[in-house]
Amino acid sequence: MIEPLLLKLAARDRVLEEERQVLASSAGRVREVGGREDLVRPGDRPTESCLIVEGVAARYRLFETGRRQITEFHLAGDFVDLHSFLLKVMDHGVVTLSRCRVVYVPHERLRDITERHPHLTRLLWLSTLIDGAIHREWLAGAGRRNAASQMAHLICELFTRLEVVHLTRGTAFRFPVTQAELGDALGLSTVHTNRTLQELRAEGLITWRGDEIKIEDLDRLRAVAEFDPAYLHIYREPR
Amino acid sequence: MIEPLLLKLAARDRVLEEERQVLASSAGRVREVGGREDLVRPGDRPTESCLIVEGVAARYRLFETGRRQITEFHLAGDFVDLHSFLLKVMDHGVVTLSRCRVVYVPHERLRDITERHPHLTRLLWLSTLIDGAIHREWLAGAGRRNAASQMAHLICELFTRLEVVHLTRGTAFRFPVTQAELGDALGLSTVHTNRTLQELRAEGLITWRGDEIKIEDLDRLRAVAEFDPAYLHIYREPR
DNA sequence: CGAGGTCTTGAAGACGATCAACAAACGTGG
DNA sequence: CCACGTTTGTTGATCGTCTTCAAGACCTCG
Repeated sequence: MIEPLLLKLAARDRVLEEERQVLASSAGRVREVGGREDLVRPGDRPTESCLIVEGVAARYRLFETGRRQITEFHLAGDFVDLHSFLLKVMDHGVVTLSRCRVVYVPHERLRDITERHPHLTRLLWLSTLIDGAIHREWLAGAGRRNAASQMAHLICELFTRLEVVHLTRGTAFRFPVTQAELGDALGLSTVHTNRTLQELRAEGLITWRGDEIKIEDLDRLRAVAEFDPAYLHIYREPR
Repeated sequence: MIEPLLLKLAARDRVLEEERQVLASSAGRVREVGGREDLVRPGDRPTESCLIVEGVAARYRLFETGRRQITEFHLAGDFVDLHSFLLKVMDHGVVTLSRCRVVYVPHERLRDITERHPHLTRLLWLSTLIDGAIHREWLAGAGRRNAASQMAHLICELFTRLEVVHLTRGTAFRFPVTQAELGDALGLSTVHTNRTLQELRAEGLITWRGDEIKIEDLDRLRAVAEFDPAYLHIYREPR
């Protein structure tokens, strides 16, 4: 059940068999969630953290005017609200974008891990640091990239992250979001999101039909995006 | 030396005397750094983490074109590159904006803390989670707020964070950055940064002379910013 | 087959960028 | 303590990117 998480962690450091057991035995109830359902809402005080096994979700912040900014996309293996274990009160929400299978890990079990498994604790901490690095990268994009470059960057990021959990086929992958949701992530209007997508398609960089994104020219897409995967910290090293 | 850090942590949870000792004894060399000097550069592999005791610094990401995006301002008490302890290779830089006094904590000492002081580990982890929350809030602003609202939000945030470390006088505080740097943080051009500042001044919301920001109407500034301090998680609670 | 959601297109307008020039403040050396 | 050079702040004009509004095409699913 927690294999995708193990793949993610193992891409950054060795994970001992004992640690795998600890994680596996920490997993509590499993739930199948439909698309567009809240996993956690702003203001919630969860007593368990939610791990995505399958599907796509988004972390978002809502404004009074109804505008929404998605601050991160979450994929299989992402411990989406590990944060709530220490932050206690959610300052943002997490919503599923597609049907998802999620596992809940009670906060008590996470606490046990911090008390008894320092190395595993560091790995979980690391995974939240990588979320932070992703936020920084998006922030840099929002402030200093144009729409096409930002979109290209997002596609490169998704591809790289999905590779880690073995969810790519060649340079193609499934990514079930609407253009409106994509716009909420890039800080663009739906109309401009659509036009930007067309631009990338016209350039022969990608195709995007239904749920399926195919990168047609990875090198040029990376160049347009100024994509450097360093911020994802995908290298095995003692942590 | 590490009092500002203790103030920050103590605003979120009780910090035991023993834990204070551990932190204090982890502090290594102290350094006085001038303004506009790099504390860490992208690509660095630090063996110690840097804590700001006094002054202002900025976390930034550089683009090939020379553009820069500041992703967070760092104040007294901020453990600016605690991240490097687990990320290992820096994916961004940290530069001082004013003269700073900084303390270095060797990674070995941080590792010891994770091995022997679970609660203190959780507090340090928490402080990096709050950095992440700040990133999300900025990202939401960059995507969905206009320039004036973003600027107002930043001022509210700085005020709130500086209160925690006792660096405000009434609604005024020192914040030594140029408008160009401010623009790099908000994702605006220098010219537009200037005009936006004038707008806030003309509205009677703030005055900003030299290094000194004074909030003239906190309620209205908060309203313009849609500022809700929840994301800073300033409440004492067992973590 | 119809209805709601999603995608696409056009036109007008706003917000912020860029370019250029000048004023004010600051710091440094004489 | 003043003179001068450099950095920072300010203003005006023009241009481009992205938003907003509106409407129509397409698609999917009951």
